Amino acid sequence: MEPEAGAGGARASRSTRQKRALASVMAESRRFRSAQEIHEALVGRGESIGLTTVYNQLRALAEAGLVDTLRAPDGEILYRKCESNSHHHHVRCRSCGRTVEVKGVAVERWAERVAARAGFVDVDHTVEVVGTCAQCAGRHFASA
Amino acid sequence: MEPEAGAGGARASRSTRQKRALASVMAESRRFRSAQEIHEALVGRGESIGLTTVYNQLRALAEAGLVDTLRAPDGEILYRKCESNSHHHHVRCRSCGRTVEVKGVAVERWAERVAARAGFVDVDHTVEVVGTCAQCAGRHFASA
DNA sequence: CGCTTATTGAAAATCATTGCCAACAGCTTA
DNA sequence: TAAGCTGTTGGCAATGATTTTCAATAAGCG
Repeated sequence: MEPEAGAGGARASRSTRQKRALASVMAESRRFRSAQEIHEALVGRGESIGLTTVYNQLRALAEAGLVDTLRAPDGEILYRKCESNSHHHHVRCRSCGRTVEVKGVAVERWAERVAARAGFVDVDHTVEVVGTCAQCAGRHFASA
Repeated sequence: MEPEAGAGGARASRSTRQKRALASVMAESRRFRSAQEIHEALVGRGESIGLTTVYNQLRALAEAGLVDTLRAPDGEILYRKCESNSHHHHVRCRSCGRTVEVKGVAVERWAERVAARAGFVDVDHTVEVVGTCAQCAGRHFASA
């Protein structure tokens, strides 16, 4: 259920210790992490927070568009704080997981164009670019 | 483990009733289906085949690049027979699930470019375009 | 302060997918 | 055609992320 503004007025969202802690931990890292990892980070920092709460909040934040989500190859959902409000995509290192945000005006237009050509409207898209970052590539050469 | 061509020679892949049935069912539809749906189709057609086998084979086919895979929003893996060997992407209708294959030379280049700019090598990418197809859009207007 | 209700979170439930492994069946060779 | 080797099958248990349940807790309001 979505909190809807009924006759009685919009229900307020409450500020809790857990929400604040989560927001804080999310702000600390630029990398995509699983709910479990985020929970561990919270606990390791001394916070007392349930895994369920982390899941609930992350989902809520994702629905609100405040965090980006991503599917790991094994299906896990990865979360990361969204820094820019504008539409963007990610380039992720398959080795170390580091991600870089990139603008993609070109893809936006491409997606719009091919979809329109196929008769689709109200188009949305998902783009994921994975590669090996410079550092990892170098490390790889050294050991190979 | 991958079947590797060792000193004893490459191990042959055997043609079984199940593999043939699966291939046949996969060839029947152009739409992405879950392993469970595919299994149901097989059973409903009178074939006797285990769900585990369907999973195994689909995974093998996917790894061999003979079927395209896709993640449903809820994490399920969807499979579809790959028709063209060349790299391509999909435009999918969020309402009826119909998919259209599109070439994407423009995106390929874009992905390569932005990744390279960020210092990444050995770049790969995933693109998903979703929209509402002409038919569904029309139906929507009619009922709204 | 007291009340309403959003939020929390432990535990159980869900469910797609994988692991296990003994029985089975292609294919090859005798 | 028969025997053997080994790829394949498939029922069932295991895995593990995510969701649901729901009673206890606590934020924010008057």
